[in-house]
Amino acid sequence: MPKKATRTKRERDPAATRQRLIDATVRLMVQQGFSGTSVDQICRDAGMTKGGFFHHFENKEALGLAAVEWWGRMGTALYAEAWQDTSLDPLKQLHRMFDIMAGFKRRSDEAVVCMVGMMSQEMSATNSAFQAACARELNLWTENVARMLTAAKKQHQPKTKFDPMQVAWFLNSLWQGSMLIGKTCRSQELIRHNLKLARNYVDGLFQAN
Amino acid sequence: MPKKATRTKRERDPAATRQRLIDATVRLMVQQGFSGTSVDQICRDAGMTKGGFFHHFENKEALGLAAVEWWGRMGTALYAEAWQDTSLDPLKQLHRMFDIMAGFKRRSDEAVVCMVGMMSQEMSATNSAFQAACARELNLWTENVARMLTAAKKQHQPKTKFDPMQVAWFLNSLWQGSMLIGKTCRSQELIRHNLKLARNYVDGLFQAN
DNA sequence: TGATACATACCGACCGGTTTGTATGCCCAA
DNA sequence: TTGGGCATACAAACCGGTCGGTATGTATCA
Repeated sequence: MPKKATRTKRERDPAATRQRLIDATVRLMVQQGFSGTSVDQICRDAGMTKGGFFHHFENKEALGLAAVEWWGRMGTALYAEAWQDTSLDPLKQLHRMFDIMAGFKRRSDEAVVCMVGMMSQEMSATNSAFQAACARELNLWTENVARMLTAAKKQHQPKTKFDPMQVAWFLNSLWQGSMLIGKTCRSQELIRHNLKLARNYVDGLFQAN
Repeated sequence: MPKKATRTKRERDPAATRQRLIDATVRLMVQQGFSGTSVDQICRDAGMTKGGFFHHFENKEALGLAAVEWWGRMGTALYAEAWQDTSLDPLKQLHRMFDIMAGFKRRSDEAVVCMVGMMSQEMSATNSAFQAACARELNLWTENVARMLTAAKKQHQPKTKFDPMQVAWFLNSLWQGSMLIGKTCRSQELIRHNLKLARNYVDGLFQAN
């Protein structure tokens, strides 16, 4: 009997391995930041060794950038339900987005955080690659919100003049700041309140219908 | 001949030395974060050696906490003009505060940043001393703003019901997020716009007079 | 078909340099 | 002369990154 073909098959799946490294990176860096997380630690967490790691990524920075990019893609996917349903009244789209954001709370002991916001604070002043990557993600979010606001202006009477892009940046800033403070003050209630006020603010831009 | 009454001396001034260390820490950590800044670097920047440093501070963490505290005191002093002039209409106090915030822009190549916000993002998930210190500073700001909002409610007809504390947290979040995004997107214009919208928001809470 | 050659995935020891922190002693003011 | 302010020298751990090697999959061709 010839050797069984493919016994047990040693899980040789580079794409999955790469993703495991990214997952571990996100998990750790969202807690400890970039400088606070070592490559050894990431490897341990991903069940991988340093040698293997450097086969997949040129250096630690490349991994960090990949993690930021992945975070952005994941975020976009989470918002997709609200952003992409163009059949919906744009104001309702925004409402749904706020609901999604309010639902981000995970286990009660875990803060709602944004890796992009964290990397922004830690890295963007000294590392222009991170700065650019984070700026790209922040822009993406803002442009989506601005698009909905612009659409809303066409369907509803704005109560006063406003620039959708400016308001979108306003909301993005509020959101990033909410997560920052919510984490530090250990209050997810704060985030909910801020989201409620933001929702009222957006509604207040338009005539009551 | 007794020694000349000590002049030219080698500036033996421990309080000033300590402050030099704190100044250097703020300068560096506001750029590179806590983990990204080494004690050696701080000592070099402060014109001091490691031995001297550890005479003044128990460890790096203690220095970081002292720097956060100092940042808070400095901030409070900067806002004092707006916060402490109780003869002023509280709404005018808030306006003056927004003006102060808008004036924080330094040289055009330097972003407006907040050390408390940065340390919040980097440290508060893993280091409870930092978390507590940052939370304290954030609370202080919020309470001052809430105080003015409460006073404003008494002197002006609020257009709708609102909780001063909630609105104050809203404004604090917006402010922290504005600095975060302003830094990463390299736009101080964004901060100005956000402050203008915030000002309008606050004004909108009250009846036009 | 199956031997050979090569490419890819991964391992783990190791390197030079940097990190925080300590041990110790000099110097100057009171 | 004594003690606090500061410098020098050093320790021990840790860092990002390299390197030689091995295991595994795939293309090639007799």
